[in-house]
This record gives sequence, C-alpha cells and structure tokens, in this order.
Amino acid sequence: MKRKNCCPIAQALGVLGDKWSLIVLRDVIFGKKRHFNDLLASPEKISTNILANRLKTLQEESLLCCCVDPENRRSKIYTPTEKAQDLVPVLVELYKWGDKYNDKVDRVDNPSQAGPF
Amino acid sequence: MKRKNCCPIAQALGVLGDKWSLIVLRDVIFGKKRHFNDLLASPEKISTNILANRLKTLQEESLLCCCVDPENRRSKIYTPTEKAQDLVPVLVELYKWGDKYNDKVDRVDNPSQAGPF
DNA sequence: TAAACCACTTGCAAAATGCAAGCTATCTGA
DNA sequence: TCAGATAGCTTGCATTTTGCAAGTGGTTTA
Repeated sequence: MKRKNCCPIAQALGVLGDKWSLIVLRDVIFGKKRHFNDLLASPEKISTNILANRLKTLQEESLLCCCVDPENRRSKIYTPTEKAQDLVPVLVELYKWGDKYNDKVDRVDNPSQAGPF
Repeated sequence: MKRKNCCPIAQALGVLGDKWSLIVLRDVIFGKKRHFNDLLASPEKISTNILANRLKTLQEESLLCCCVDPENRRSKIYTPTEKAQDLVPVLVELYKWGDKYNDKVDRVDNPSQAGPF
C-alpha cells in the first residue's frame, strides 16, 4: 500500500508495513544472506512465491539490488542499498522492544540453541 | 501472525507487522487520539471494521487499554500502555527514515498545510 | 421523543498470503 | 555427454486479510 503525501511514519509503513519485508531485510542486513535459498531457509518459513514477490518490490523501492553471481551464473546475489542500511536503527529498536516484551521461553530454557534469528 | 520462540524482530513484527497497527498506535501515542471516531478520521482512512479489529487485538496484546468515558457513557477511551509507550523509539526511527527517503512533494510545495500526520 | 451520535457489526468483494507442484537455465559428476 | 542436482523462480488454487458500504443498538441532545 503506497501512501504518498502523508506522515513519514505512514510513508515508511507503505513500503515496510507487511508481514515479510522487514524479515527479508533483517536477513539481508544482519544475517548477510545473499541468495534466494538462504532467505528461504529462515525460521519464519516464507514461501517461495512471497519471497520472489518481496525481492521484486524491495528492488522497485531501491532497498535491494540484484546481480548475477559471477562465479555461478545460475545464482543471484541480493545486496542491501544504503536506503536499506538506514533501516538498521528501526530494526534495532524493534529488536529491543521484541526482546523486552515477547515471550522467549525456549531461549531462556536453552540459550545454547538460541541464535539471534 | 504470532511468531513465538524466534528472533525478537520477528516477534515484534508478529504483533506490529501489518498495515494498520502502527498507524493506530502512532495516533494514540503522538496524536493523543482517544476515541474511535478520532482514529477513524486520520488521513490514512482506515475502515471501521479494520479499526475495530485492530483495537481489539491491540488490547489483547496489552498495547491499549479501554474504558468507558465517565462523562459520556456512549464513548470509549483508548489509552496506550507502557508497552505501547516503549514503541516510541521504533516510531521515531520509522519517522526519520520515512522523512529521509519518501517523496514529500506536497509538504515541500506547501509546508503550511503539512501537519505531522 | 425524534434526531443525531458513537462505537461498532455484517455482508460481500478484492487483495494478500500460504502451500504444493512444476518449470527453466545452469552446473556437476560419472 | 548426459542424467541428475541445484538455484531461482512461476503457476494454480485455497485460505486469510483487507476494503467498502450499509446497518445496528445503546446514549445523548434538541
């Protein structure tokens, strides 16, 4: 949902306000994931059609760029743009809030199993 | 989409990762809006059924509390909890990002018309 | 006491998401 | 060289979420 000519929060949410965009960006920015299958393997279990669609819209929004892997031409490399890197503070604040308020029983019970994502 | 036992960002997005929750919270937290009709009047034009549903889920998530207006018994007052107030940094970072990157032609052309929301 | 008001609810259409299967181009190993 | 694996999708279809318009029930105002 594009929201033009309105408050910056609503504009940001017009791009990011769905279930998957910020998950994909988290993996690309913090998880350093670069390939379709890496992103597909995240614990949140995005499905292939949604991931393909999100990679497309994130490129259209200049948040990701895509090139063919020169060492393996069947593989594509997705990298975050500066515009995406500038979302780090948003992701950090979301992380802090999520960490403070959401139940993390498994992580407390068995911290050794708990990766950040 | 509830996401348990996963990364804090995904947990936060399980509650907030939709088109409307953060808009409603923005209005309650920054806009000091307290009534159904106030929230309905925001420029993003949420519809009544979605707003009613979001107010319900935000209460279930302990982000809003609701009481009957003692001065007008047909009116309800929605107020943000501390958990919601702790989203201020998230909203601020979203605001900064949205302000930096999204087109704001009308606001530049005619700043006098531009309220924050 | 009729009209307006407030906070919804309902019905239905459209869009987004989720799942499984399939498809094309590339690469790898025998 | 060629069968099978791999990477990145696309397609079809079911389910869920969102969007719009109209209606409802209790409360208040004129």
